[in-house]
Amino acid sequence: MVEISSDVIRGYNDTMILFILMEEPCYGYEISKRIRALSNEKYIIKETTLYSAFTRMEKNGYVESYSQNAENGKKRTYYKITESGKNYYRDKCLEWTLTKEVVENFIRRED
Amino acid sequence: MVEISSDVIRGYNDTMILFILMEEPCYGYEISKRIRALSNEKYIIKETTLYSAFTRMEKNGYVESYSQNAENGKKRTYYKITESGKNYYRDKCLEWTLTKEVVENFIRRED
DNA sequence: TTCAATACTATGCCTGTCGTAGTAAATATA
DNA sequence: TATATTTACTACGACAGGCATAGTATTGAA
Repeated sequence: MVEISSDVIRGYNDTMILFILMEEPCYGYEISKRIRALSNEKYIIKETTLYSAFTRMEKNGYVESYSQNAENGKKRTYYKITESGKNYYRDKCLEWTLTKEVVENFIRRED
Repeated sequence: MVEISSDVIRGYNDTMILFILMEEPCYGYEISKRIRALSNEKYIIKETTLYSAFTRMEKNGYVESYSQNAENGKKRTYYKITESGKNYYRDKCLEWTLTKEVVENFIRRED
């Protein structure tokens, strides 16, 4: 079974999270489920990776957090993307395109 | 200017090096020039990254090294890919395909 | 009532990348 | 002929993201 290595995905976890936050504010657990779904169950982000990404991105000004009680009464921390975060996300998308172009020159497909 | 971040390429430096070694044994300086050329000058691997990759890959059994004097009399360390290295390279190619599929679900192109 | 799901926080290790620095021979340039 | 550049590395240590492990606490299902 081929698995996604963390070295490859490193640096794109933030992008995945921001992609979801581009739609609407969201909280950790829900984001993790959406990433799993959007990747067709192929990628499951680790909890610690996710929450440390929040901390980092809030420090960098890419997201802002606020507490909100859910219907069930549980407390959740929601994250909202900032303008700076949106720019960062767009840059990462451009970077991805370039990276893909570069890496593909070194990949040999066996047919 | 969009640049390739080391976090993205992390874990694919080995693959790029092995791609070149799939053709024929080669040495550090030449490999670095070939990576630069094959990426259309878009990616320049750092010297320390390159040489530490050799050490790691030799330890993992993906490459073997031997000394050889060049025409100019300079001593060079050549690296040769092993069978295990070839398998590793093939696995990384499959992994790349999967990773690409996953990441692309989170990339929004602006047209 | 016990287990699974929800929703996190804390701590510290691991590993690849990279900055900085240094060595040394060969070749090009002035 | 002196100097700069290219070639061809080695050594060392810092950094940062990912992750394993562990723990807390509430809600809802079996």
